[in-house]
Amino acid sequence: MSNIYKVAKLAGVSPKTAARILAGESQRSKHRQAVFDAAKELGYARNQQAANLRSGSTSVIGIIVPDINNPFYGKVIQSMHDACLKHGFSILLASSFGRPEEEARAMRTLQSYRVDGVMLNASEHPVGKESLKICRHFIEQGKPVVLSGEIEEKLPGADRVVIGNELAVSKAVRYLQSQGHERIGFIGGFEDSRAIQQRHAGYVTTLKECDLPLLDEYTIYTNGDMAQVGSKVTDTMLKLSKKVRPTAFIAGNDIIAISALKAFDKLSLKVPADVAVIGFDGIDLSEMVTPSLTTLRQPQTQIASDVVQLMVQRIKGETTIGASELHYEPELIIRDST
Amino acid sequence: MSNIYKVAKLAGVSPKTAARILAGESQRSKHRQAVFDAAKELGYARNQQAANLRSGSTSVIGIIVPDINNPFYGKVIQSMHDACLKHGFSILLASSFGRPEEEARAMRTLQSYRVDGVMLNASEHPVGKESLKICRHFIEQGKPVVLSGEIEEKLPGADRVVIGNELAVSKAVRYLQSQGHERIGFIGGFEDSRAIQQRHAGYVTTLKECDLPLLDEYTIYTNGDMAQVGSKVTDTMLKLSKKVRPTAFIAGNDIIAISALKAFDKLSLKVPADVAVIGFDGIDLSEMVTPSLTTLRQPQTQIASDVVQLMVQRIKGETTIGASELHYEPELIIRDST
DNA sequence: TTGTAGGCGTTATCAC
DNA sequence: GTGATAACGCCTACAA
Repeated sequence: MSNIYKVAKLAGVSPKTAARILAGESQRSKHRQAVFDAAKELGYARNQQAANLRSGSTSVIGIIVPDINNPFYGKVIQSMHDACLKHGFSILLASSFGRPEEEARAMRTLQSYRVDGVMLNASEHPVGKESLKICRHFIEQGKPVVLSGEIEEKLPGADRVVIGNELAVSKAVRYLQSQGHERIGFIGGFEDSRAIQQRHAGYVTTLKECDLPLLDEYTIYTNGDMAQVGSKVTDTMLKLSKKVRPTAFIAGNDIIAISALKAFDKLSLKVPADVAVIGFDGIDLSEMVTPSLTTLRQPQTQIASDVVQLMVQRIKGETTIGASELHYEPELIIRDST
Repeated sequence: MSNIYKVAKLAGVSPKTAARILAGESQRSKHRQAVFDAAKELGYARNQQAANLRSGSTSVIGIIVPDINNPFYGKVIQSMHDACLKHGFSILLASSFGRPEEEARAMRTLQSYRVDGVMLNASEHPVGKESLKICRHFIEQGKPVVLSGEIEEKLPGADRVVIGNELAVSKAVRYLQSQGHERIGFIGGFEDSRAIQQRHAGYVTTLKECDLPLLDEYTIYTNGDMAQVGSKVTDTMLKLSKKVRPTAFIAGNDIIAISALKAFDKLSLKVPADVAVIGFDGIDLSEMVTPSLTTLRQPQTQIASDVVQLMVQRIKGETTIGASELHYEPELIIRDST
């Protein structure tokens, strides 16, 4: 592999001169063309790791998500990727698989690559003890940490992204009530996700506030996969008599909502005539399913753009504002499933 | 940030001894515990960039995909990520946005990080000239390059993933014919993607072989987004009389197929009674839409696992077999949309 | 504008 | 098993 010395030698200048020209510092050096020619000739590409090692920063932001395969996180990753690109940063991606020990492994990887900042999406479980420790290391070194999701211990110095999960679901419940629904169910789905639990809390609270019936049977939880959503929903609907069964459901996320649509179709229940469904997240496909899904859309692109901007400002020392909370309220997008 | 010297000093050994113990080389050194304690005490994390710089390898595999947001590539990324993890590798992700110039930028990024190998997903367009050049650099250095998708010039030394696009669509056409369909359409959708063009070629060839009618109007192309699929499909169906319009469509991918389902629903056409639909890719959601989608499933997990295994073997020098082609035939999954 | 010296943190080499 | 020394490729500091 060629390095700056070979380029400099071929161009007949000192390494430093070559480096400066290639870094775009000396705009009108007389050796400019010679250096570029030499670099091209040798197929030179800067060794970013060596540069990082020397300069002490990487221009890389680490991102941890619970599940790369969920289209919602796909959007998160894409949005972060695009936002980083605009600021000349790259992303290093790692998955926590929604498990604390894998999260810790992922954090260690980011740490060993000395990323300049970390965006930790931890909406499925509270941030693990070891991850938390590594986060503190980052913060001590002045490296920004942005946390999206639940946390049990305090993490001073970390920025937070806060999604108004409870309020959003509250909006959904009230909307359903305004449409004449009284018996409203909640489909939690997946893995005791904290985000989904918050959404459930919003559901419970609002039902009480609105004097709507709150039965245990109205909440469906599964700890399995998408297929299980279908069977649990089916069980619930068959178990309850027509007069008691919910006429509307709020789902913990869009994937769960789409699975529920399928279950209702199999039961020959028409959506929204027999039963209404509201999802959460606003993934692209929520618009394309049939019927299109009413959902609580999270402003993913906006969030990513804000988060990256904040991180980059901190990294460059352009801001020293203390840890901030970025609040976002999901928007109720009304479509054909209600 | 602490380094190996500080750890060594605290443990009372030489840097090399500490390094060896932390790298897991000296299993029964008497200083083992002391070194681990010191590392923990100081919150030591190896600087991977320095290690890479010295050792000349990174244990990172670079992945380029056209569109992170498409659930199909989400699955690709996840599968590659998981497979890499098993072999102790990390991934560096970059998006080509389906454009040659962005692909080149992405390749330069991977190159500057000295990744040990590259998996280039280029199914949307042929690999760009500059990317190709960088690929050659990788190959010259003995770094494996795996190409999935189209390529115009030869790239000696690169492994290839070849999906039997034509054959797969051929299977789909013949299956539709066996179900009594004669007028079969093709919905290309997106961006002149090469993969979709191959699938279209399979469609054209097989229609001819089966003596089925092949009209220009039966092929729908858009160069826009998902929404455009819907409007073009609607146009086509309204333009053609009932006796001429297709009774079945093959879509270029599942996302397009799902968009088409939506369009048919809006037209009050029942799927599959009035019109059948077959997708391509087999994304998870294809099973959850209503009606569930008959599709040609690509064995993503298998492909990723094979690709990573091959790359890791090459990187470790465990194989010197010449460039190979990994062939995969999509499987026709019959569901409710046909 | 240009060049020289040195060090970032690690591992390879070669001695013991 | 252990330790001193050099080197990976680059950039910062400083000097010219």
